[in-house]
Amino acid sequence: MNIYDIAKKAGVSPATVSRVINNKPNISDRTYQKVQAVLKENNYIPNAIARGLVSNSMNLIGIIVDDIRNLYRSHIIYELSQLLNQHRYNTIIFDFGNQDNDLFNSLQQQQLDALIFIGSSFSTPYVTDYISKYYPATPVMMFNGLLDLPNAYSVICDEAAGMELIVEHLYRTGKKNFVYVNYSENLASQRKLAGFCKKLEEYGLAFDESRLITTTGDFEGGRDAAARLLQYSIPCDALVCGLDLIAMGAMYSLKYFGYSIPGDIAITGFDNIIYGKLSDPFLTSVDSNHKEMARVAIENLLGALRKEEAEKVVYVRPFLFCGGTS
Amino acid sequence: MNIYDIAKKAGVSPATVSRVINNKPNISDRTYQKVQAVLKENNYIPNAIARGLVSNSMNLIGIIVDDIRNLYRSHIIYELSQLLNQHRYNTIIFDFGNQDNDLFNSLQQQQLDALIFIGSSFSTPYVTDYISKYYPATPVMMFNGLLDLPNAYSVICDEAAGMELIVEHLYRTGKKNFVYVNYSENLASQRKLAGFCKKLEEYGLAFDESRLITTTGDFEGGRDAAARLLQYSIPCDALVCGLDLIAMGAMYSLKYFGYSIPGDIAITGFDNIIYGKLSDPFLTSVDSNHKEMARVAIENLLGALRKEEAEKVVYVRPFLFCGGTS
DNA sequence: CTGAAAGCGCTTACAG
DNA sequence: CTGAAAGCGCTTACAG
Repeated sequence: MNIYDIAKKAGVSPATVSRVINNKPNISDRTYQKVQAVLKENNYIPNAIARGLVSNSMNLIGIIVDDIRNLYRSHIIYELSQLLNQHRYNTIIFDFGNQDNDLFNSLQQQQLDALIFIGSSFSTPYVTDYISKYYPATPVMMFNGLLDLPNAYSVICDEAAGMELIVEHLYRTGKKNFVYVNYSENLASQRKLAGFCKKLEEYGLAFDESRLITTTGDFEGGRDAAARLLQYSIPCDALVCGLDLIAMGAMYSLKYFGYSIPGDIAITGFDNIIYGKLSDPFLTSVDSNHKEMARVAIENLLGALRKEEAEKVVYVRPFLFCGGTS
Repeated sequence: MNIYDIAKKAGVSPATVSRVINNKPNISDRTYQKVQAVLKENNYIPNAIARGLVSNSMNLIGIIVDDIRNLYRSHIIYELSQLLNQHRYNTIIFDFGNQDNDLFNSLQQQQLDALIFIGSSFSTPYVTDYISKYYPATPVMMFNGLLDLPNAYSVICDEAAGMELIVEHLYRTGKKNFVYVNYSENLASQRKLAGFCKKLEEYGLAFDESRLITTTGDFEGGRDAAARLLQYSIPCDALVCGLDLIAMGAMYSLKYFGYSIPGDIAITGFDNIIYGKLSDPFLTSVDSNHKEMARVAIENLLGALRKEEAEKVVYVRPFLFCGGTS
């Protein structure tokens, strides 16, 4: 059932049917009613591909992500999708978690109006080359990443500022012996550590390698960090963790060994996601303000799609979520 | 830059360019090389919409879900997407979490080869009507749901069997006083409760309303359940929870009040997701075997797409994950 | 207010 | 082995 069939049944031309479907002006009421009736009667839905061919757009935006199962990332995707939906865009998710699927081959199967990359893992020369070669005119939004290309835009969480908020807060509550738990060497964690160090220096507090614990970015990593903290008897009254999950693991172990939180040791996380709510009191954390980040990202991306000038790189300030673990 | 431009530059017809792009046989090596060179030189990518119009498919499958931020659901989506990718399908996610976006309007913007609904919340007369009206010939897979339509297929976790495994396991460890924590009235939770009751009866164990606690399906709900358990002094040595998150909350509170787990009270969850790993020992739970469910779902959906006979409703047996809380 | 015709960018029989 | 032509299902100037 296509537009010609409808036209025939209604006794009009396909052009007229098209006008009715798209609510174009200058249709006689009589014709309009007649066509509408035939449309309903046949449960007609216009072929989206044919429409897309004319407008050269499927109203589709690709979101490229490393692993959608990560809670923080699924929250970001949710926000981005909802905002795009409000502007009549659909989103197609390319999950690059599994290395053996060819992301770029997959991309080429669709005609995408714009691309959104989530996470700094896509800020690579390979991606830069690929985009400049095959998508030189497609607006690209790097969410928490950078890409040095005329068609690329960024919205980035200012993690350093977030860590400064944490240190400031802990310092004001009288904490002096800071230990930092790191989990990766990616850009985000580097920014976090940098903010942490900067603020410590500002307060004239000591920090060296002996106060830096590096582990995995999960609950186990937190337990591991706590174990090493105790094993090496590192003096510590404030344990600053790079991720909520790490903080939860560390807290779990420290409580087990009889430490009072935050009395003996204050603990903080980063991201302020649900993991930090699986305790009483809640975990003190930095909220990256991902809703605001998503809002800015979509606003700028839509601007770029309308060929307007948009800010190339925006840093969004996170805020402190003050739980009871500090 | 379209296929005509390439054809002109290569001095051949568009048909020949098309043959090269699609690796069709019967091309002279000379022509092939010449066209390939022009293709590379211009970083040509065929227009996916135009291709789609010919084949009447964008190789796109729509996944409709209530809220992608839910950890269990994001895991399911991950599995489904990866499997579909292997078969050259892309997936577009329609998140119906926000009621004020019009799901079905959104659907019609794309030409979808198949639809996958995740969760029993889509097993409604409204969806049935809509599908039978507008997508009578599109294969529809209900993941953990049912839809009585000739083009609809189901893969469902046999939650009742899962709960039976739990009860059997607890009974064998000597537990006698079972309390059940429910969280919803949806089909899945009904099946869970039914399995629980059935097995209890089989063992001749008592169960009545006084041993059923209904609360919310989150960590707070678990804490609430524990509080009520203590407040009403319900005799209990086995607390069976409908979800992992509930179990974690209950465990948190019971530990706080000095109960030994599983010595005094055994605790079990359902879904076997990461929440249950945020403790030591891990939470005993039922693994719905979502990987296997996804495998079967995609296998049957692909079968339906190839117009083969496929099983209409498949129940997948979950298995017990035996942690240390039981 | 309405219709005939061209065009969107491909692919695919068909003919040679 | 290659090309001319038709067709996929719409929309959109253009003409009337």
